[in-house]
Amino acid sequence: MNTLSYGLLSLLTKHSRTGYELMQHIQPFWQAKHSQIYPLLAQLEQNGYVEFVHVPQSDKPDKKVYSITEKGKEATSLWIAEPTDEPVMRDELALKVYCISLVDKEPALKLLAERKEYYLKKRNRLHLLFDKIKEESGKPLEKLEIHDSQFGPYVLVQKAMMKVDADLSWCEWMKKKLS
Amino acid sequence: MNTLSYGLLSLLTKHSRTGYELMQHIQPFWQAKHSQIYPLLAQLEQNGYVEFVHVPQSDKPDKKVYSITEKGKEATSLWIAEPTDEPVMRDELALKVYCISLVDKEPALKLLAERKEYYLKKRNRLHLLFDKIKEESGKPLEKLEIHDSQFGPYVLVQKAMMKVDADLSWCEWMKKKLS
DNA sequence: CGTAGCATGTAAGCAGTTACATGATTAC
DNA sequence: GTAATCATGTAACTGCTTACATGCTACG
Repeated sequence: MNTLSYGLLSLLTKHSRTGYELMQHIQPFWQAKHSQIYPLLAQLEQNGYVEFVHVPQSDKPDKKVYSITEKGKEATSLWIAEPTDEPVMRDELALKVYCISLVDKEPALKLLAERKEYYLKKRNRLHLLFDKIKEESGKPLEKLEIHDSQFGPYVLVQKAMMKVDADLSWCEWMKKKLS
Repeated sequence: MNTLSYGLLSLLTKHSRTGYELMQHIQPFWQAKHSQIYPLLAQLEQNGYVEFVHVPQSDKPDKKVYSITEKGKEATSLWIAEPTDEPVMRDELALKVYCISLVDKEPALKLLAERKEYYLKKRNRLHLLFDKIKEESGKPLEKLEIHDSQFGPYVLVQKAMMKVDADLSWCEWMKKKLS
């Protein structure tokens, strides 16, 4: 059981999903390709943490809808209390910025503008997630409390939002520094 | 040539360092173990991007001091202008937070307190980096400009600092939410 | 007397990416 | 027509972590 496996179980505690949906929903918080997720799901199923039903579709390809089992829920609760790995951050831009004095202002500004656009897109996606959570919970976000099912998703998106805002502020700060 | 290899070259544009020092200095921005760095350095040396001198020491183990070559500097400049990989973020805490409604307030607060301590330590280390940069440049940080050697390190530490401050703010926000 | 820091390296294994493989539908 | 979305899977490869290996000095 690696971290991503627990991450998949974590998503499945809210409701059943296909491997494809899991891949999409874990993206903002843990980048994983389908080629990593499908084998892990098969493994989770073999160990009794999840189960699936085969759903044939006519217009789209057939799908497997996975649900978490009791055993899976127990394992997930235990995992939360276990020591947490430190976050891992790998940002090529950071490595480039270290030796930015090698280039002139124009290429440096280009680098920044590209990254700013990436953060703005990410920010938009997070806003959509806020909207979805509001819909699903039927409450204003501020009213959500720990045992509400949507509390976790809400505070997680808030975490991502605060971080992306910090990143955008840095981009603005840098732009001023460079001009 | 992978991203970490360019990262090592990036550090070597400032001054010569040993593999051990490279490992320590790249830590805050790209987590890499010595077992990954040493083979990459050997490879960079074989391809003429870096060279080293063997420095015998009596009290400590002998060391290899690596310097970047002209070829290495050229490659590094070209790399900056190439498309930049999107940042990768893997935070187990984020996955746990998603299903935090499974547990009670106490374990949730414990999780948060542990992470807050981690961020505070990181923040202290970044402050030390600011001090080092100030010393090395001999200027107030705000006076640094793009072609100053210490401009890159300065704005990079600023980036990390703004991010860690956002993370700490989230921890505080969460603590209020949970009490 | 044990632990941390300095300093380098290799080997085995796990995690993650890229590429291969298929195939229908919808939107531009 | 060509790209994107839905949907699953495997194979080969690269990247990264953990463990093995050595050995001296300084600190508590």
